[in-house]
Amino acid sequence: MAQVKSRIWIEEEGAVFLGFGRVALLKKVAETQSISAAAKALKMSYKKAWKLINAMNQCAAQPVVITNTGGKDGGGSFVTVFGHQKIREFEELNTACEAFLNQKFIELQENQTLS
Amino acid sequence: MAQVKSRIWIEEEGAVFLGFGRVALLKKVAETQSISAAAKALKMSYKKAWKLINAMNQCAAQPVVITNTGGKDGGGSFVTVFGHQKIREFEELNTACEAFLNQKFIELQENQTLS
DNA sequence: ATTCGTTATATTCGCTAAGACATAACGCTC
DNA sequence: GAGCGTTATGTCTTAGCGAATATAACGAAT
Repeated sequence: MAQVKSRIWIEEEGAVFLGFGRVALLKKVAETQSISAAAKALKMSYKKAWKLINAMNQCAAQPVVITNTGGKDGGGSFVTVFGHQKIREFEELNTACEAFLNQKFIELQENQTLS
Repeated sequence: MAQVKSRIWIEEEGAVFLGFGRVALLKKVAETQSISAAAKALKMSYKKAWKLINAMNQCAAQPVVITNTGGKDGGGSFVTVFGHQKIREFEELNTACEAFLNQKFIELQENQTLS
């Protein structure tokens, strides 16, 4: 059975801002309040997670994650309101895209069998 | 300025059948009537081109490219009617997807400034 | 001041995927 | 049958990316 797949991402000034992995990471950070915990949960290295978050913070108008280093539990991180907004935006766009594609794909195949 | 980007591809039984590079390759093969010429034009190795075409032929119900080895000019290849159909199908799906995404993205940003 | 867990960052290592290279087969032409 | 250009396929090397490792900084708590 044939099916369409897709990947979408959002660019800011030509640089990747949000993509699949990044959104998943953001959500885990929001959940765990920690970059290292999120990285562990997603089975990626802390460094990779940090790089991704840093890249996002760099190219967005406002930071999506704010970090606190040192302190009570060694620090921690949280997703900003702006970040949460972007997550929602991305997911809405993505689900809409997938629905659209599946619909369009079915239409195409129907037209084909008619011809 | 922010913008959405996307990549779509079509799978057959879980294996990638058509994607961006593959469609570009198919079009070049149709144009040049040769795998090696198409590969050269797209600056990829003959082997890579051959592998891609082989993969497409394997997972599709019908072959998308038919090859002739040996003969007058050493052989050659051409894209089948089925192949041309799939190219059109993919491109239609892709342009529709891009248009949809851009539209949806603009809507999202408008809603955001209102809130 | 020492300990602790986290953020922050450089460096080294290993593996895989891509490319380069090599070779064979094929069949028409001459 | 020799030559040619293309398809077909194996091997070997290389380059780039991610993982692992190492280390520093930070600041609250005790």
